[in-house]
Amino acid sequence: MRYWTQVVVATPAHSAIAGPLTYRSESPLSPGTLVRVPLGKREVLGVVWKVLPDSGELPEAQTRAIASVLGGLAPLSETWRKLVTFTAGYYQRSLGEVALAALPPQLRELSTLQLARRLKRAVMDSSSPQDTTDLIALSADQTRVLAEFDAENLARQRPALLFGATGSGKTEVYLRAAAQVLAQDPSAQVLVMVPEINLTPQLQARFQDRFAHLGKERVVSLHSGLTPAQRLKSWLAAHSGQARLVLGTRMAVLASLPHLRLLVVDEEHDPSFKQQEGARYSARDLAVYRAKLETGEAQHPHGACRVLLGSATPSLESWQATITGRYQRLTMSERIGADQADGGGQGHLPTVRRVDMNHQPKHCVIAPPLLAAISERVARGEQSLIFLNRRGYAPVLACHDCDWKSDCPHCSAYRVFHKIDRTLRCHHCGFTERVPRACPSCGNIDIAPVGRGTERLEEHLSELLAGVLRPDGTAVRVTRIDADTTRLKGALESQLASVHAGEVDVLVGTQMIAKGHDFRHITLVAAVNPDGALFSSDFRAPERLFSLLMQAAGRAGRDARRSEASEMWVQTFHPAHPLFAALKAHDYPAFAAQQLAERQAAGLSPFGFSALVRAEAKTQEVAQGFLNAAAAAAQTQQLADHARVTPYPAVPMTIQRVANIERAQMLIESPSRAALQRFLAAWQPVLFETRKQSQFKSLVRWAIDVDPLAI
DNA sequence: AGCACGCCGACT
DNA sequence: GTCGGCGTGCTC
Repeated sequence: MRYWTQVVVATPAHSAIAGPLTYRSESPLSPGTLVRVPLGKREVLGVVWKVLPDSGELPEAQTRAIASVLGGLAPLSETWRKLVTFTAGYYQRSLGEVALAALPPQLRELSTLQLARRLKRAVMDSSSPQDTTDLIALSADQTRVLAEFDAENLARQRPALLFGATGSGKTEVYLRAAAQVLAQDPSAQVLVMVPEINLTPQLQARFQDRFAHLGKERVVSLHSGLTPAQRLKSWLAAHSGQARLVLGTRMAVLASLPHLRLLVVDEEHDPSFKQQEGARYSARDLAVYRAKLETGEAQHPHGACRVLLGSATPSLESWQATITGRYQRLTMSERIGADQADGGGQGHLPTVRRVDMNHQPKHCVIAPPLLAAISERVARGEQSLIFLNRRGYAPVLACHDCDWKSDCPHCSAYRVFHKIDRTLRCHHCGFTERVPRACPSCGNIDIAPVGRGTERLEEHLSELLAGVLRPDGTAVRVTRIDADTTRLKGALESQLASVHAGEVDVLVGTQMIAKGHDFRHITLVAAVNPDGALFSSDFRAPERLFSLLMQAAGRAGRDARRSEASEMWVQTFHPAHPLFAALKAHDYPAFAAQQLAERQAAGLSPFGFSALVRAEAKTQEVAQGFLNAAAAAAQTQQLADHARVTPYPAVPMTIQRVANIERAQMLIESPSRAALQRFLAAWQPVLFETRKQSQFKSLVRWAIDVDPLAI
């Protein structure tokens, strides 16, 4: 008997191969089996999708035989294949691209023999059955929230959103929920996703520590920071069911987890859960979908697969879902003192102070009252954290005589002045040059930095605080943490360690220090210039700013003994803005209500749905022309649901040229997610056809971004 | 994406 | 006369 076997292989969305390819096999292979197949002149990894008996319809010459089967590996489950199918369909990518991207890269290179050797090496560990972890007592909030989560388990099994302030103990809730699932069912697996694993080594240690009794091979991590060999090892552990708990970044949502029973998405609002290249999926949204899929598909003896999202400032999409009742809302309002183990009392949220910059000296960077507050902290031996979301010394260098500015020759952006190595660096294409001695345009020596980045702020603060002494009479120490100071491996860790050790009084940095780091001795946090996001054309900018400021505020006063005196300072020209009012009251629900009202009125997410089509070409005309022509063709051809979607004219992207490539985008809106989906699916072939037209020859690439984060 | 084939400039 | 530039085109 001969079988026609449909196999998916890694082919990008814009290649002519969209669906599975048909190969011959002598035996019927189960769907989900990993195989190596000839493709052109090479041999590639593929996944068996479907097997048909010999129908005689396909000419022998058109099919080739499957080269080998990766034995020893269980086929990927039907649930996994359904998840991949959904992801490919929803985000408008090919099946093969999504399926193969979900597998560890090393699996593609390994021969069948090498894999067999690798599998043999993975020895089973012995797990001690006894859980001997000493558990600290839960707060009343934590106990109640876990009970609510459990009660839901018996009833409707909706996704749950854990809404709790920084320091309210969300992590402990995740740990307990995971522990319960793992204890109930000896084969159950739990997936915990975090935005960036590098920023959360503490979390990793905490999970590994708590579940140490399961055996050390049972808790694995899965993220891009791993070496290819480590990643393969973790993936195999997850796929075989040996790993009981997987801690990972967004990529982990597509891992093979045959006994998945609980998905946790920590900091679910974080933009990094949205993949920004290739298949642009939202790992948070897929987590919710996957939980539903796993519940429906598997025959779990212990019930459903649950999903638990958590955040102090949830995404407005998730928050709205708790208002309509689609998600269960679990609220924790009290803040636990960071020293809860010592029986410490409840921590306090910092007092928020708005500095009205309209009433401060002209052009001052740090308002006098803020400077005084920082000085006081230094004198008391306390630490301050100063935020500025712009690295480098100055965002632009300009000539006073002519109108020369430090443009990047390859991008439509300014090159940023980095004083430390006297370079002008483009943050978009990386083009770097030495700072010119004189204006390249008119020869004037008087070229000066305009505006301020973290580097300049650090310098400025050192000058302003020069006379201030620490309690032991030594001079103040100002330091900076941003992408530039942490470029080297381990630099971030060592810099953080020096902050923890109290070797720093004033820490200047970008948003990278707002996330997750548990600074104990910081009693003042200041945002120097957050106004930019208030009137941004990006409708999600206020949401991101609020979240960032709340997170920053959470850095202050984690130590209960000092928390009462801790403060969050915000310098703004718009002190009455509702965003800052909500921040002052630590009132996320009020902020969300105001934002949701605006979005509902404008038909924006979560009340409307959108997709962006981006095009890149040598010229702006070709990029825009391609998009407009494809949209016009959709109209002419009366595509599915074209009447229920609104395509806007193509426009240049905010940074319209990067590395000498012109970029344009087209926004597609619809009040219906399903209508938008059907339209995009029907439109994809039209985009293909349009690209073939000779006037669009110079088009470099195009891609669809469904549910884009920024517009 | 790879990896071909395929036609035009500077080297042994 | 060949080596090689990267422009189109296909992969079951």
